[in-house]
Amino acid sequence: MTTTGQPQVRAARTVGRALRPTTKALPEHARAHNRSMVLAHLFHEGPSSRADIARSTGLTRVTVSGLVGDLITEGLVSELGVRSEGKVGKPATLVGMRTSDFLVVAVDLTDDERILGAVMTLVGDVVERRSVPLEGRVGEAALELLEQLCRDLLALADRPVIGLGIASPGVIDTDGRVVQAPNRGWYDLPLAALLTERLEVPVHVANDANTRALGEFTYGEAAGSGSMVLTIGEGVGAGIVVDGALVLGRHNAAGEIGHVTVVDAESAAGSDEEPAVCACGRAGCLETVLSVPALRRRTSGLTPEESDAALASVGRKLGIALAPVVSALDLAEVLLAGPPDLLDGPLRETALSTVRERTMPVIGHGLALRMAAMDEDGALAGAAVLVLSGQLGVS
Amino acid sequence: MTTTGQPQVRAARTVGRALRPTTKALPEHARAHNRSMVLAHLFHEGPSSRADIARSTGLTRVTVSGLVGDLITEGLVSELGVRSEGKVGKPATLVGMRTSDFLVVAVDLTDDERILGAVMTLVGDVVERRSVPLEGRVGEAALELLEQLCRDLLALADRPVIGLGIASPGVIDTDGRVVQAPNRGWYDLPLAALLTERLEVPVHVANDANTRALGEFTYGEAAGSGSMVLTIGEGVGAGIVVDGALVLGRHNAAGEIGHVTVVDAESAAGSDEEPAVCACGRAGCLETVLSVPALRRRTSGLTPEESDAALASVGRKLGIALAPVVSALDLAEVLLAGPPDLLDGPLRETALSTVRERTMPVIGHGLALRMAAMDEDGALAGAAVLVLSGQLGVS
DNA sequence: CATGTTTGTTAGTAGACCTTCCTTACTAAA
DNA sequence: TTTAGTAAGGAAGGTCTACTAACAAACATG
Repeated sequence: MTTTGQPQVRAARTVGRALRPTTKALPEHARAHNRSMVLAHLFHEGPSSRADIARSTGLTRVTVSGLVGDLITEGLVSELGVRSEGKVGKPATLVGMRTSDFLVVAVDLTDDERILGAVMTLVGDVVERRSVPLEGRVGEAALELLEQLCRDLLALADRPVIGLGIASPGVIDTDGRVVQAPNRGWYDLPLAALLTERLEVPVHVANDANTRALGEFTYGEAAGSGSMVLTIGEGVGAGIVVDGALVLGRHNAAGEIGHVTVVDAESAAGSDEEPAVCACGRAGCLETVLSVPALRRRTSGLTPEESDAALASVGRKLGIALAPVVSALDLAEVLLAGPPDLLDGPLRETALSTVRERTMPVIGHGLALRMAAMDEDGALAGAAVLVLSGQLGVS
Repeated sequence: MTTTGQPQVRAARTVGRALRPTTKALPEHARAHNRSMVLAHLFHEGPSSRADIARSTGLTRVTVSGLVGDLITEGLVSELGVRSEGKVGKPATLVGMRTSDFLVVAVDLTDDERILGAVMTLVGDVVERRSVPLEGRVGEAALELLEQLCRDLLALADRPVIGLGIASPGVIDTDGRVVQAPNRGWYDLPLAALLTERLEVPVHVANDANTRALGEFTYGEAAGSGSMVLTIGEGVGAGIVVDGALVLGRHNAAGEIGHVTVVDAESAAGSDEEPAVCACGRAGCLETVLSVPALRRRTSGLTPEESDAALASVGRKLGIALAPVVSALDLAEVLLAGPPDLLDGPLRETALSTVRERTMPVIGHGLALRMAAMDEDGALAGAAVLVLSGQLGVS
């Protein structure tokens, strides 16, 4: 590159630094990244030879051997003997992640009635399961109950526990601090740091809807290019993944779609439905029609036909709210997590057709709107993934 | 870490690999990253000492000296003498990016009537400006016109040109291939690769709305935590940045919010407005009420009061469509780019109040909805940023 | 004038990956 | 049985990267 003239230098007109990388990169970061790639390969593909891993990652066999050596030293990976399949050349020595020799403890705080907990293997199999009723406890009392459940679960583990993951409702920041969780009476509570210190185990905390999305992406079949997992329970929340990463938002409140107005006072005046008052203090929120209690209330005592019509009506409202989001993010799919008897019928079908008729063909026609693959343990599995991701870099 | 029992290894239940890192990391990548950090610091903060850069980046002075040395050898950076301000210690030698010794060529294809082009310095100052009328040309003819304009602009440059950036309407993939741009009659056209070869200059292409968003983030004041730049012209498009990165979406069609239905046939039946037919073939799209031609049509011949009411009505429709997006992504701000006489009044105010009344307070109240800081050259400036980002890693 | 501070450089060290070459172990064909 | 070919895994040596430690230069201050 050649240059001419005198150097003239000036700052850009303003200080916008939105997309500027802000953290330095060291060679050891590269090492950690590559280590995670090896571990992720073993996690997703199962036992493999070092040469397999080298081909898959693009690293050389030498480098992979070194990384695998480290992992074996740490005990996370072990050799499994020679591959039986007869091919030419020296037979491969399989190595695999010791997914059943370590455990993860996962806790789900989604439910207002009780705290769910489980001891799981690294592949998400539940080994032990416990739950305790909340009985209206909030704030400090709820925290104590949570801590005791965690202690009980840790005591149940007969193998080393690499970490503890918690799925909590509310706004959680990236450090696992609960900014606000009204239902549990928690405000500005450094939950992850607190429990990490008290339990002497690494603790990771994330929003329950985001956690469920994580579970769906790891164990389910959700597409990373653009997906939204809509969790429908006592409330309505969403976890969104675009371009391979969870969306967090400005105050880590992304996905809080339950309190968007979907029933208008004026347009509903003539029709059969009035906007219902919501727990958030406003009226006509998506949650007032789509939450499980609202759906049960709405359909109870109706004939199947009437019930289907009511569900379709809610599906239409959902579709109207989803259409702008699907368009703006060019989503590949929307997954519904919740009771299939309510969701997987007229509601889902009407929501899909509504989104399709309200968006461009290229967006809407490719869209999938289906039930989430994970059952009610989705949030628990996601909490386990939180630990895998945080402790091992696997996800 | 200790282990117990026999190794038992199994693959995860499925092959979900949404969030798995897929590319290896090498030490040289770290070097490139750090180099970009140094360059970005100089670009945004202006001339600085090596020690300043070290403090800002977290790297040591030694490392920064090495990186700056490389950049000086390449000619991108130069020493500017000692800092005049008298402080204790050895006076600092300032180094700065030679932003005026290199040029960027930027082209904006947003307009249906003509192609805009400019030769700019690295800080976005326009040195030369040219435009050519399209006169209805599409497909190959439009491409030839574009290529000729690029050649003319390159010939006008009296300093080395580091690259050429193009803002085009339509769906553009990350390699600068125009997947589809109906207005220009381009389908599956590898525009960046084609022009890079023909013009012998690095060419970068991106969607015009995304480009404008880039310009706004680099030269304007948009927040990287979550912002949307809504470009309102002959069409309506959006560029969205969440968590510091542009949202691309499944088919690189993110931001195509202009064709979301906002006028319903049934609810409008009683009112004064019928859903208008859109260029996309459907009816009631946002574009049919919010595009500049639609707004001009709607307000022409009205009294100021009537005009304000009409604009407020459009603002309300916009607000209804924005509310779910703002909620789902927890956006910090929405910027409007377009004619201020139409947008920066009742339309903007009503849109903002509508979003606020339809979203949670924590989301809506912190939201800013204001005019974009960049003028009509926004897309050009963004196209220049495309080059800075692509060639220098600066953005 | 002595002292302390800040800058930028030199020299040495540790880590990370690469390429090249070697041994081991197997299949396939003469 | 022998020979050739293929593939896995590891060892040696080289390059690149950034760090720490130590130092000289240049200035402000008491």
